[in-house]
Amino acid sequence: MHRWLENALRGAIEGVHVLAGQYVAYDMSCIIATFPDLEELVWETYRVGGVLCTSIREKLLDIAIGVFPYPIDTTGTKTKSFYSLADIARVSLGMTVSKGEDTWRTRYSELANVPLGKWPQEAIEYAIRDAELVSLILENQDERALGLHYDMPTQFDDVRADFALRMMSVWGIRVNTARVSELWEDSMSRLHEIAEQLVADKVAKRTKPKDEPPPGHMPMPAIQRNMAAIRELIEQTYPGTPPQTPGGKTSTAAEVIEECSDPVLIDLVEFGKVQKVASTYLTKMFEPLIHARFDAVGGASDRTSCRDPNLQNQPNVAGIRECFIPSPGHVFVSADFDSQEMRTLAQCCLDICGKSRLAERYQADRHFDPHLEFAARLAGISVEQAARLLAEKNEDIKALRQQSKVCNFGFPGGMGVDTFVHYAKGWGVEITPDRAQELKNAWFEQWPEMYTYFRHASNLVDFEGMSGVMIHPQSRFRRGGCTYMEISNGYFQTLAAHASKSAQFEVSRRCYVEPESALYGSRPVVFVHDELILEVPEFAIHETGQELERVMIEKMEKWTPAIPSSAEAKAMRYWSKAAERVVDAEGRLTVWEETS
DNA sequence: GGCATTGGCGCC
DNA sequence: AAAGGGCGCCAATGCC
Repeated sequence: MHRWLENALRGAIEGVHVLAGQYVAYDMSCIIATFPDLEELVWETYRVGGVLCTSIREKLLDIAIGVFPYPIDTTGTKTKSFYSLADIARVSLGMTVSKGEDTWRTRYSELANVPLGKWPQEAIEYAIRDAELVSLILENQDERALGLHYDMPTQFDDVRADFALRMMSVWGIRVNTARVSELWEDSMSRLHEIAEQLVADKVAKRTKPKDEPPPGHMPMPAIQRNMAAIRELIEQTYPGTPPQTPGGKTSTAAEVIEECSDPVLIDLVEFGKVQKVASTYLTKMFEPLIHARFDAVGGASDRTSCRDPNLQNQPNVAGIRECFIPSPGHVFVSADFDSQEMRTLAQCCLDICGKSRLAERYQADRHFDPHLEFAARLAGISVEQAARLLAEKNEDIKALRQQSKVCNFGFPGGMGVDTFVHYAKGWGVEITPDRAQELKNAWFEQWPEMYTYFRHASNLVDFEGMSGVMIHPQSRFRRGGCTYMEISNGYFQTLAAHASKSAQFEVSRRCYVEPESALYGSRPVVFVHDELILEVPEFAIHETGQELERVMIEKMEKWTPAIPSSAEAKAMRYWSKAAERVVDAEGRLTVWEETS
């Protein structure tokens, strides 16, 4: 087995063949677990592009024609597919394949020490059929790709990311469970207090408990909200007519409720917030080592996703992130791309419009701050003056920079003025619709290329009727069935996704199998779109941080060749959004310590 | 009781 | 002409 695998890997590295499978990252991680001496060969096979994954290819094809994640099967029915081998066989080949637990799929460990000659016939047949299916699907995918004139150019990058993310998942991330317990108990006492009040106020009733509490801990109060009563209360106390949901019902969003200033409703909002944190996040954190699962092609934009639990949407407040800790003897070193989507937008504008002021500004200064530059325009002062005021912590320029930032985040996606007012509120920026219009006008003057950018997006949609096809100028990644806004967003979001994934793979590769690298021996533990967190031996913080920045920038600039990039490393003893970059007197990266 | 949808909210 | 997008997960609710 070992010899056969070694030859298979070497053959793929030499280009004699490629290795293909359904979710190959799983198989490859198992190979490494079983034969650690093959690890270098596995990484090298990925590096040279010797691996194909039917699941990823299927997603890319579905994205290209705009049906992801609900493909149309061979009978013409729109189905929800999870891109398992059985799903793909059913949807694309029209074959019925059982994937239940009654099959051998998950039972081969029973045969670990059984010689092949003594394997049950069904176990052998299942394995052979599995390989045959992969082969049939590959062929079918090639035919469909040919029909689209689309060779899935990002598939190797996606497959590499899939593997690196799988390795991250296997490694896991550690949790300070004592701290989780404290947070849980605090939350539960508060929830019980509010629950009692809500029941007395008749906006909720007691129900039977649903889930077992974590062992040795207080249970979650078992109540059910009376949404009809709550909507009625909102309608009575909201100043004016309360906003409605698309379904036509009165919105019960926290933002709406806060306008009511009714004590019962305020309790309800607090209950909701505490309950959300406890049930969504804390319940998953009683394990000392968590293996969240990442999906390399989680969305139609080629972004990743994460689940069980989702480490990509951990709350910034409430001390949740702070429960994640490195292995003993290690610290976290994290780095994120500076204004990643502004830079990918600049590259896209250059590619699509031919000219971009945003691009020119980045080309003039790698550390260009697009938010400050636009704030200076809004203030009617020079950028130098604005920078000086900001350094002096001038409140006016800080507020304008915040407004500017919201513009730069919202408007590139095609956001309208009314939505912008609402969106800005979420960023703590209160503005009138008139001011929003003023900002939007000024924003177009700031980045004049955006007129052309939006016209291009609009043309793509109009020519096709209701939906358009986005073909990325840098990657040739194709996404069909797009609305105007999906295209406006898609260009820069997708390019950022490509860049982050490439960086994530290369950083991981060096961590695992590149002894010459300062990253060697460190382990990636979290990936959050534009941010990478590693656990690093405490003595190696500075060198690791430096190389992490270098590799991220180098990989990013492969996707934004006309735009310089920037990434900054920080070191911390636990995951925290509050952490800052700290350097000692010699300019060496050191651990941030909280000073409260 | 199980399943799917809606509304809402956490993050980038 | 005008139009934020991308996720995962939870509670409530509607449907079978």
